[in-house]
Amino acid sequence: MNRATEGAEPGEDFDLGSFLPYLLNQAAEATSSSFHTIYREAYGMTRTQWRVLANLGRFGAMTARDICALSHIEKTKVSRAVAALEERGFLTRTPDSHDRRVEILSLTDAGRAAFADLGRRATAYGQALRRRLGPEDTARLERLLRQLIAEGAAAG
Amino acid sequence: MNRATEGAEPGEDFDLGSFLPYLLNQAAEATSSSFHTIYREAYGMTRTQWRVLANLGRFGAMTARDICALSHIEKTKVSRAVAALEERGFLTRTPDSHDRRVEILSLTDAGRAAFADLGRRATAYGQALRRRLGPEDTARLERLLRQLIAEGAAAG
DNA sequence: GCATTATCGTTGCAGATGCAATGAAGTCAA
DNA sequence: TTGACTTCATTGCATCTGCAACGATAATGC
Repeated sequence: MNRATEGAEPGEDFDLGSFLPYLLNQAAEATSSSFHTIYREAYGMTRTQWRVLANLGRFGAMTARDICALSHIEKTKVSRAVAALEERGFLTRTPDSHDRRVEILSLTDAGRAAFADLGRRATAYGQALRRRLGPEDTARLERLLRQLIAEGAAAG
Repeated sequence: MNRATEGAEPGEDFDLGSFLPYLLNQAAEATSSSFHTIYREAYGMTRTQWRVLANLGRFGAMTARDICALSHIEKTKVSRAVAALEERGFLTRTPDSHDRRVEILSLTDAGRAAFADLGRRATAYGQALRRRLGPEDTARLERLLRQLIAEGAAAG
């Protein structure tokens, strides 16, 4: 199967190693995986559950729709993560008097404690990453990632 | 864990919006999702299948183990993607005369055609992303992502 | 040689995910 | 009011995934 047959095949100029979605996925996986074991072993949480908890812990009570908009997590993932977190006693639902379609999601004491614990560990983990990159590169990386996130949402 | 110290909630200093794994996941998702629909609708491929195909198309025939090392995809994902790609006629397996545990994976004509087609579209898609960031920022981003990928593999 | 250990790839199984379809509630206009 | 349409959230189902366990082969040490 030697494709060394010179004859410039179409697509041969596609440089996978510089394909941004591919690099971003690898970097996301590389930086997420070791922290993943932390919340999995300590609280049996999935990545989605941790992210939902983190949004509620960081930004306070809100609806599932708000979490979707804020985090860009798909609504069915959010729905199931919320159900799991509720069942484990990490959050409660409160009806919204103005819109009976939605419920306000708030962390319980246990949820806040879990967020406090994981937040501390996440801060330490994130600082270790930042130290490896250095402050300037960290700031650049954050800016570029936010740009991609914002434009990605806009450009679909 | 009783940190009922009035105002200051525990973990409040954890800044989710600056947590690099979170930003990387969002950026990866934002930049991958629209291209995902392309290979899904055109070839019914999953993301893993596309990535395995892309590695074989870009770097030539190799074993499943090589794909794992190159792409940091887990071996069971690779194994199943290879099985699916083989069943759909995109690749073939050839025994390795020196190591009977492994098989050399090579793209078929159909596999190369699919890679050529998707490679063209990926190139166009990647260039659109680069144009939005500009050449300098694109180069910076690539460098930083490669750094995270390499160190993530080293540091766990 | 022989036993032990490591590597490659696959599979079983439980759980997570994506997508389409659904139900429930809100909005708007005639 | 009615009806058409939109939005929020959940669920059914098929598929994908992660992890541990396994069989087969290779490498290592005695």
